[in-house]
This record gives sequence, C-alpha cells and structure tokens, in this order.
Amino acid sequence: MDKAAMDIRPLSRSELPASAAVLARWLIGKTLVREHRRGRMSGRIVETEAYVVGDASGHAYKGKTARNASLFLERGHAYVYFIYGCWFSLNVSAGRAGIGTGVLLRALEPLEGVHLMSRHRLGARVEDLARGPGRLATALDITRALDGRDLCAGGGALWLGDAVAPRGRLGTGPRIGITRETQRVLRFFEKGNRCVSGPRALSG
DNA sequence: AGCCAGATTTTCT
DNA sequence: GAAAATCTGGCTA
Repeated sequence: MDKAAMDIRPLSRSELPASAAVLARWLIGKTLVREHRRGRMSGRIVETEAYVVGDASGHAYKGKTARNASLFLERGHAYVYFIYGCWFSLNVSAGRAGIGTGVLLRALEPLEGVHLMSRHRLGARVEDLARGPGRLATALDITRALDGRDLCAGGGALWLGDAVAPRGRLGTGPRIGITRETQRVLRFFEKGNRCVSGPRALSG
C-alpha cells in the first residue's frame, strides 16, 4: 500500500525562464517527478548548473550531434547523456528550438518514493540517494530511454512541478567537474541543504 | 575531512 | 586512442 501521491502542480513551458543561467537559479526549490512502473518518485531540486550559449564546457559547444540533439529542443525537454562508462545525467533544455543550452540537475532532496530510490541505490543514506548527478539518475531510474521527453507535460514519465515548500537561501559558486571555463559562477544550490553534492565547504 | 586511483563505455578525433 | 558535466572505496591524518 502506497501513500497517496502529493498534490504537485505541473510547470508549464511558458513559466520557464528562457535563459539557462536564469532557469538554473529558478529551478532551485522546484520539484522533479518520476512516474515509474513501480510507483512515483519525487524530490526537491536543490542543486543545478547552467551551461550557457557559447560555453566551451557545454556539450553543445561544438554543434549538434546525435548525442546532444535534445539540448537543442525548445526549453523544458530532457537531455540524458551517459558518462564515465557508468552514469547517466539529466539536463533540462533551456533555450529556443535550435539553440543548444541547458541546465544540469545535480541533486534532489527526496520527497516521495524513498523506498524505490533506495532499491536503486542499495545502502545509501536518504540524504545521499540523489546527491550528485549520477546518483540522481540512478535513484530515479533515468536512462537514455527518457532522452528528449517533454518535462512540461505533467503526467508523463518525468516532469517538472512547482515548489511544495519554501526555498531556503540561494548559494552560488563555480561549476564542478569541468576543465574549461571553470571560473564562471553558474552553479546554484539551496544553502545548508544536506542533499547538495560536493564538499560541505562548498554548500554552506 | 581530504586525497587518490580504478571502473567502464560512448563519442568524437 | 583519448577524454569525459562521476562515484566508490581505501588510505592518510
């Protein structure tokens, strides 16, 4: 027996800011909902990074390919990529159709379906279930099958919802794990939240 | 808490 | 053939 699903209002595309840097900040505190075969999983978005137009660290920098095509979809679509031989990561496309830019979702604070996430991440503490982009995708069972999905279609397999709780103070800093344009301040997180990835010194 | 190496495969050069 | 928007476990303090 599952508890009743939370009442989460789906976000519509017109609400999303049409710039990666603004969208990344705006998404902190919003909700990501995964409608899985076994049940619903959801969490508060507590950490993001923006990959802006003309950004040498972005996957779209060298143009559109089969791999990154979803980054060029109208804002609010999923771009799922496979990295380091083991992990998937989820982005939200952030520009107009034909513009390659997006927001990497780096961490969630689990809300619903914690037992399902735990099944995908055996042995992890609740605050570590979706703490980091690879862990987030693993916890929610997000694979390339979801690449290109419309995240503004509430009721689909994966969608964005409004905030269900007030957002805490916003923190910012340089992005993690990149080798180019490392000095740009395009990482956003909820200050003090235990589900934010990286060293604690960077998330307070 | 911080540093380091290994894993493992897709993608593009 | 090299690099990659990462994670884990083992080590040192």
